[in-house]
Amino acid sequence: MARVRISDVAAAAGVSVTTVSLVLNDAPSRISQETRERVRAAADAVGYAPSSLARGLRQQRTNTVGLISDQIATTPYAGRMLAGAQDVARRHGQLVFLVDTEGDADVERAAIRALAAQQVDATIYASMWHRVVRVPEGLPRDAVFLDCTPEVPGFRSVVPDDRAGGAAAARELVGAGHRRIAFVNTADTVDRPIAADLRFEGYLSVLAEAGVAADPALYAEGEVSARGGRQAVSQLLDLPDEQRPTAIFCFNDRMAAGAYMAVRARGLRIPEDISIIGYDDQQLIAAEQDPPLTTVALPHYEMGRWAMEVALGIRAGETDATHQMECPVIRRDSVGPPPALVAKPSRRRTSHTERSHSATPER
Amino acid sequence: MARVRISDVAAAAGVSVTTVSLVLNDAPSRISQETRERVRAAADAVGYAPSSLARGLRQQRTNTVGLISDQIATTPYAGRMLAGAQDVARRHGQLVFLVDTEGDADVERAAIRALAAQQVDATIYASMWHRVVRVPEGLPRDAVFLDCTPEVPGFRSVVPDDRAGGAAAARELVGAGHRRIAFVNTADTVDRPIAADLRFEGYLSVLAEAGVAADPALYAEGEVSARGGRQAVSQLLDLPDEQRPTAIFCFNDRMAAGAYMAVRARGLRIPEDISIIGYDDQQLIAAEQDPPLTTVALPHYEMGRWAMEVALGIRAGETDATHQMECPVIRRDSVGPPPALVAKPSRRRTSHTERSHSATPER
DNA sequence: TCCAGGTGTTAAATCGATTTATCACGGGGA
DNA sequence: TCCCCGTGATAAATCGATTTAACACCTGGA
Repeated sequence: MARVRISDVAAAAGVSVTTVSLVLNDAPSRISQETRERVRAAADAVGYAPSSLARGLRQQRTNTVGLISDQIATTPYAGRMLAGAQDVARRHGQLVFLVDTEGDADVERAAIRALAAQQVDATIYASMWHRVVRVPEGLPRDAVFLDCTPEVPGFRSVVPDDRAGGAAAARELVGAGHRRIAFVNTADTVDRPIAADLRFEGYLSVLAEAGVAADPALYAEGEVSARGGRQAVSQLLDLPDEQRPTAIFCFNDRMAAGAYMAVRARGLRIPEDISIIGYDDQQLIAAEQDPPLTTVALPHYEMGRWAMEVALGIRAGETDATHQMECPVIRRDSVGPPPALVAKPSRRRTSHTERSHSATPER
Repeated sequence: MARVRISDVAAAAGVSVTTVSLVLNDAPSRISQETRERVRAAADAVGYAPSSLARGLRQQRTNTVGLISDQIATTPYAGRMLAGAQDVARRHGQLVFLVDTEGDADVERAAIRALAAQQVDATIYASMWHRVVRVPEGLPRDAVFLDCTPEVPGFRSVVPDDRAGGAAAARELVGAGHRRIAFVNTADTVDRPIAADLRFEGYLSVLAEAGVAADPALYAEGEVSARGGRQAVSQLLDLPDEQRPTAIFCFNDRMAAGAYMAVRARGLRIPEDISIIGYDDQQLIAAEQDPPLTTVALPHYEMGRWAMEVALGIRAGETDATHQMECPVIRRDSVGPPPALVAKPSRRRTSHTERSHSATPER
């Protein structure tokens, strides 16, 4: 069965194609009510669906968005970003072209050309982790950067507020009464994530604000993995008792999982002996630890939404600035008061088992 | 700057648009070599890129593929599927429309209509986990099902061979010398994954083939999560010594992570006292366990490739059958010989630390 | 009777390519 | 000289919509 064209509808309704077009698009015109109904009836009698191609060609507007990303598909993080962007697009009748460049510059160039050839109405350039990216040549000036900051200014972008997130995590620990709070950072030096420094800065600012001196001995680095976290935390636990941290803020959940291992290996308990907080809120890690890991969530879904809304011109206000998005603390069971404050009445802590196991962020 | 049209190239080269079109598309014609070069030079002098819209309209061929999925973006699994599909598409000059329906039937219908309006050349319908799906009305007959089996026959589809995968896992344990091998399954009853039964069948077949009687006591179920796995495995470990399993095959890696917890809680060691094998090869779980988890990989990337290749008509042979794809065992360090076989020479096993930590599937 | 003005509808141009059918020209054979 | 044929290039139709400008008809007032 061949495609149903607008002329078929016109024939069925006994009118011209102009009339059909005007009616179906609710264009301002003087078509009588009776004719309108006849056209509409004919249209769905023959099962008419206008060709987006033809319409796009004529209108120079395609209702499609291009989403270019370095590895969005291969990382567990960024699916949520995609989902957020997708969601907004769908609600506004847009279809999205997804291109995964796998970080290859040639592929990237080709993708940009292909999307231009398709005359996408908007372009989003996404990274799977927060970093500074070179602006690929040929990228439209109105492209929106998602989870990355363009090297040159003048573009709109949305990134997580990792500094505030780092502060929030530290505040969580300070608030629980901790004073000796270690920071376990990534040792990555090439292509180092901005987040590494930002989270650390946030942590430092909260320590300062709480009047706690930052102890260089309470800083450790490791490779971003459970093993790296384990090694780094092992070092920290080797410190003499009075210097040993009572809480550890890990760069991310993978390293936090390693922290669990190191802590367990010493026969210490979480959070009774040591509190741990992670970052990223990776469901498969954080929620599945024993006890479930308190962590800071990256607002991937929200960033995806934001980027698409800006790209489609729905958020009129935000023009060209970089938007920073809040990273909420997800409270689970790995943070408690430091042992000193609890040890006194020997066995009197309220049970920790009944805390929230859900991953719902607080607002 | 307005779009560069083919007529601009024609003007620049001093020829007709027909000539330009024929030259740039390498169409069989009698254009002289000299003219060809002139046209090509003019084309990239003015920076011409043909409009995919116009070309698509004329040719009734768009070089785009629609990929509809229930939640592909929100699950960590399926990113690899997307990557595989994407990869093939890119290599063949196709652009892919990604639509995430979030399982909503209305959204699905709308997506199918929108993709039809865009005149996509091919359609892939993907699920994030292996199951039987209802065929949405309006889906083109030549659509390819990815990681799911359509309720009605006549469609092409690709799924993991979970039966063979289950067998491979069991064989891994039998091969290591185990005889008391437990199976920890999902307790899911609503919308139960086909994989649950298939993996179990595979396991049973290997037991039979090895002459080992299946012991109903060695079957347990739980919710699909670390907690569920932990509870189920705890039960198994409660069995009297001579009946207790020496190896446990878990429905997936999340449950296997729970198994680790249960085993550790008893003060037992992996794999010295108990071997564990998982399924899915979720990097964030399997590779990060201590010791790293031996598991069976779902060939998501390969399935994605296959689906796209079939959709684009690159794989001519495979016409309408369901294709089952091999699930390779990923050997890490959680499987060893049963304690009885090892205990004798007290301390003589070769170190397990130097085994492959890489996730490369063997071929 | 003629024209102005309003109402309902449509013919034709357009978007930017591809593709079919045709044209112009020159050389060689009868 | 005339015709045929091969070579090189192009005019025009087409894909399926939207949109502009115009047409036909009717009513009422001068």
